[in-house]
Amino acid sequence: MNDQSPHDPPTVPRLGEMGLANYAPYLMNRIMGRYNASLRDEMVGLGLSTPKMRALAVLSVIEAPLIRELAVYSVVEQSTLSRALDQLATEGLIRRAADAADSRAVRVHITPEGRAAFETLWPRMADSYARMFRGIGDDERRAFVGTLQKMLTNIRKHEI
Amino acid sequence: MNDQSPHDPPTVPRLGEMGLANYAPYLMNRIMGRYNASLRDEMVGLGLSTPKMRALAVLSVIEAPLIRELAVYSVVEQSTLSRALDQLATEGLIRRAADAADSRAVRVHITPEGRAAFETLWPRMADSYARMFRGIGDDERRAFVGTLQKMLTNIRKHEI
DNA sequence: CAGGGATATTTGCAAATGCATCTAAATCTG
DNA sequence: CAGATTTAGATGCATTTGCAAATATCCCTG
Repeated sequence: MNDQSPHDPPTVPRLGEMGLANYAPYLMNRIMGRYNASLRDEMVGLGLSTPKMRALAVLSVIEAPLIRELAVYSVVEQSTLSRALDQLATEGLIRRAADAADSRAVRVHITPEGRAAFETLWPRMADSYARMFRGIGDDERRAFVGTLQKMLTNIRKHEI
Repeated sequence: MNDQSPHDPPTVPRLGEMGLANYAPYLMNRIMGRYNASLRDEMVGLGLSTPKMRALAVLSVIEAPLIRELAVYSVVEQSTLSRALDQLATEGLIRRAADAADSRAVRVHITPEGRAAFETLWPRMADSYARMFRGIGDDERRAFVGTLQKMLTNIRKHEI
């Protein structure tokens, strides 16, 4: 079944040869699809959509980003994020503030209420995380994360 | 800053302590967000949405699955998939056929035209894949995929 | 420093999505 | 084996999404 003579340039392997179960993007989509769906199901009870949850999570870690930065970190379209921020602001979980240096730009601040909301949702995220890595040792996890970091560098468009 | 006395049970680590860049689900969402977006941009020219592209990819590898199985493999909601299959059928890329044993069930067959369509889009997927793993050796990639397989087993809901 | 892009964000609107529901068929239960 | 329950898939409908356009501001160039 090998139709390649010894000195041909390497051809693109076929998906069928590799098999779905060895194709990393497929596995990653499967895993994140389930991870995100199960998290989303838990969040509806708290009145949080995926964009809102992600924005809060990022804001718990990154101080007063611009909206376009927050969109990159949150992996949410900027227009979708803009509307999610409307809701979060109405609920008092974040606050928009004009940037000092650039009056077009808006920085997003998490409020104490927002931080408290994240504290209640974080354990659920941590549970999903723990479940995901069940039976996977520290060394293996560290190596895995190291590879992910390389991949993000390879694939990302923005410098952030 | 360590407020934990020596004999407390371990608490859940905080996202801020770990940092986004070490939090695997974050990295995986970032990576797949970009991977899927760039693939989607390439596919619009071919008249393929993400659900249609994924269904075709899975069908190139898995023979005549049930629609609900295809939904799991494709990581697409079943109702969304149902409509994507309508389009693919209209375009002659797939064919729905009643299951022999269960007349509620529908099996999805890829047509020769569908296979040809996948052959034209596969090189783009392969390019994205290659780019993603640029600078990552075979051993590291194999270890990475091995970890992904464990994670999928940990997190999946269905046996498939 | 005026004019022409470029950039940050919001918003209008059409398309896509997904939940809930519907129909049909299979399976279970007393 | 009749009726109740579950399962497969399609579809109505309200919500969400994301592209494109609008607005406001900034920056570069001559």
